[in-house]
Amino acid sequence: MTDVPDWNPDAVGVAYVYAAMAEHLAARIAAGELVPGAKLPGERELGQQYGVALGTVRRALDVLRERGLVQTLPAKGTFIA
Amino acid sequence: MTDVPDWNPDAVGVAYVYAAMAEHLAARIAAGELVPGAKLPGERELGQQYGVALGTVRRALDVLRERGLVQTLPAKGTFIA
DNA sequence: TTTCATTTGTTCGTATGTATT
DNA sequence: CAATACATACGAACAAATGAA
Repeated sequence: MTDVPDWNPDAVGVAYVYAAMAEHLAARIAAGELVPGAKLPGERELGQQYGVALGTVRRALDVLRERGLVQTLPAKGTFIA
Repeated sequence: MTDVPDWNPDAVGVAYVYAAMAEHLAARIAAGELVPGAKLPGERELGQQYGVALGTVRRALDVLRERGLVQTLPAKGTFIA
């Protein structure tokens, strides 16, 4: 099991930034880098780290939430499921 | 005074979606379904309800704004005038 | 109780790219 | 070529909830 490659929104074949971001986070979860119960950085902080806007972060998290990979609690944060 | 017919962007004689949407909203206001002071759903939510894109919603609202039927406040919403 | 910082939630404003007519 | 329409994306501001001081 290797580490998840660094984030690169310009990778070939990437259709949308939010989808690529969701995949990247999903890979980090699958790789065990992000463990159940762990709290992700805030949405705006995540946006800084990934170099994307708030709306894009939220879309990516929407995807992960639908997959049951994360859970978001208002005013608390988003946690690995 | 009957209710405003359901929204149908495919109606005969409709030139443009944004114009038809503006007419539909104007009819709802005229019918009293939307009363002065009432807040419309957000632009994106309106887009969902009408099955149109954000740009189309904004064009429709532009028409109503020019007619003085609605007023839009940044980061607040659009309200019936 | 009040205040404050943190975080998610919501909304308008704007820009870009693609497809269609 | 121009206008319409769609989807994505970034930015900015405001609002509400939570918890700690």
